[in-house]
Amino acid sequence: METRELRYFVAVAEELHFGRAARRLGIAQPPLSRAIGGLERRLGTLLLERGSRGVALTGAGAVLLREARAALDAVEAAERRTRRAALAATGRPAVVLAAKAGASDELLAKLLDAYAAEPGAVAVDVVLCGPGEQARLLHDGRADVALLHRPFDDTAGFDTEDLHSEGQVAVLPVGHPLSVRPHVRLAEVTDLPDLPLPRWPRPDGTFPDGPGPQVRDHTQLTQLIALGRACAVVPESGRTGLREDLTAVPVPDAPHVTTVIAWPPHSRSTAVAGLVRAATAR
Amino acid sequence: METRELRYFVAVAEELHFGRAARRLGIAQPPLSRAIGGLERRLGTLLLERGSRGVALTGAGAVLLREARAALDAVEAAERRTRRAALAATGRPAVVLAAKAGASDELLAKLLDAYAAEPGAVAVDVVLCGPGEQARLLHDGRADVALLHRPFDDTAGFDTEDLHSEGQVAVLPVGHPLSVRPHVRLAEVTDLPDLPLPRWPRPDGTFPDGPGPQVRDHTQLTQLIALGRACAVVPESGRTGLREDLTAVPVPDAPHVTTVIAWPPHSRSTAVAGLVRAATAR
DNA sequence: CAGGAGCGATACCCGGGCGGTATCGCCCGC
DNA sequence: GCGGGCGATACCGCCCGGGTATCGCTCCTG
Repeated sequence: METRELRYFVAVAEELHFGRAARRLGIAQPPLSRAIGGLERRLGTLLLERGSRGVALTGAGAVLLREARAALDAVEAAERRTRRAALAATGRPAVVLAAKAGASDELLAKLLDAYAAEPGAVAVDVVLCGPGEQARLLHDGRADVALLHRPFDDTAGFDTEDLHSEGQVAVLPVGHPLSVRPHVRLAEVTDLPDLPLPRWPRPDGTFPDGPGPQVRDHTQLTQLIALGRACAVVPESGRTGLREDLTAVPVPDAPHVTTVIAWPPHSRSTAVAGLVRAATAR
Repeated sequence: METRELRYFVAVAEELHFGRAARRLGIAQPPLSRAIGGLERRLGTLLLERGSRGVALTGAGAVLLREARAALDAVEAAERRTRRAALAATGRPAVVLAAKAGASDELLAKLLDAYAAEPGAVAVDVVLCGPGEQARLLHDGRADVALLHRPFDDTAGFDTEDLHSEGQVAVLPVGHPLSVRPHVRLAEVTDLPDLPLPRWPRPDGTFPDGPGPQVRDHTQLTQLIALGRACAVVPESGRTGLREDLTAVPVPDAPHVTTVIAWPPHSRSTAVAGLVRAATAR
């Protein structure tokens, strides 16, 4: 199977429409139909159920969609990492670290300081990204290391090392009835009719249904809370640097959050190894 | 990058010789040279240092070799898993479980029994393989689940669940001076001049240097020990079913061995999930 | 030191396959 | 019943991947 075929299949499987997929790929529809047909013939199975109105995935098609995405990520990662290796040889070598924007700032700063103090440390390019984006960056080679947060982020498929564990707090607008309490139970904040929990985007960019407002980053979140339109439950470390018009109340029964450093298996470049060492040394 | 290019590059990087690589790929040498050249041009970097006698990998080339192998495994896995999904839809569905030959027999039997008793259990095809082979089978899609043994096997890149932990024993021929001791220290058996530790093959099939005899499987190992040509340190469970002319002596200071069940991340088919459940339920 | 062998690069040609346009066949909705 | 939407098919042209022949370079060798 060639990556071209995989790219074509993923496009059709995502669009569920040959015409749109072809447009997205920048080719005409007939070659696309033929490519998918050839793939199906060689695999000896139907991948797409052609109805008169659009198409649907078969069981085998669903499996191939999942596997093809992983394979294409791996190919992309190969290209990116090779390019970076070439760059590092003839210029300034660097590692790319992905971290969730607005989380673990303090830990991150300490980590960068500790690593920079190591002999032979290279430059660290920090990429701040939306929640849940780190895994993708690591998979497709745009990042070499990432800070993830269990149980929110999926650490499957990576090597990880635990760095820090902490409880969670509810962030509320100053003046809210609950904001004066010494602590609250999780159930009390998850279904406040006046302050619903916000909805974060899924990996594909769409939002789950629900009453809460849609948020994409930390600024939007704090702003919405300040406006009295939402509340949130976040790790303790999120209270540092909180706006004046917000308060944080501990939620003892919320699950603990563990910050971990993660890297792709078998890619212990000396730089990544150094970062991991610096992170765990403390 | 197309998988064809990756396959070509891996062939040359492994052979370090364009002619041989071309023969192995079943093509002529000139198209291979051109393909690699094109790859280098598009990546904007040299991947291979052409000396007058053969070639050598550059830094970027070494990175691409590692990444390309992973990517090709992923593509192969995509194809195999799709084929199996298609087969499962129209015939007898099955999961493939990889296990080291001659290890964890008892645990494996119990696991299979426990799973078979579950409602909706499908057939389990057990693939017994050489040590260290399981990870490869899992990576390239020939297996869906595997039993691995930490710290011997590399579990990086998989989801795992611990099943069992045990100490190790030294296996010696009956009559050996150490065989009557209640226990021995690891250092005592690792450098016996008369009974060297055997050498296991590396993933690429070659053997490390050393005094011990080369072994490829469990039968060869026991036979060599019985012949008085080697000794071995193996998990306790290896003493069950030992030949009469061999004895096992506990080695308390040897690292504990943990048997884990592993599966590729994000591939929790119901069958794999059932197996994991059956394995961890006890 | 000249000759030859080994190895990768280059030159050139051929054919298959990929992509394009035109059109068909089918099903659904009005 | 008819038109429109959608995927499949037919057919064509061109590019690119693969083949053969040959070159250029570097060692080794007698």
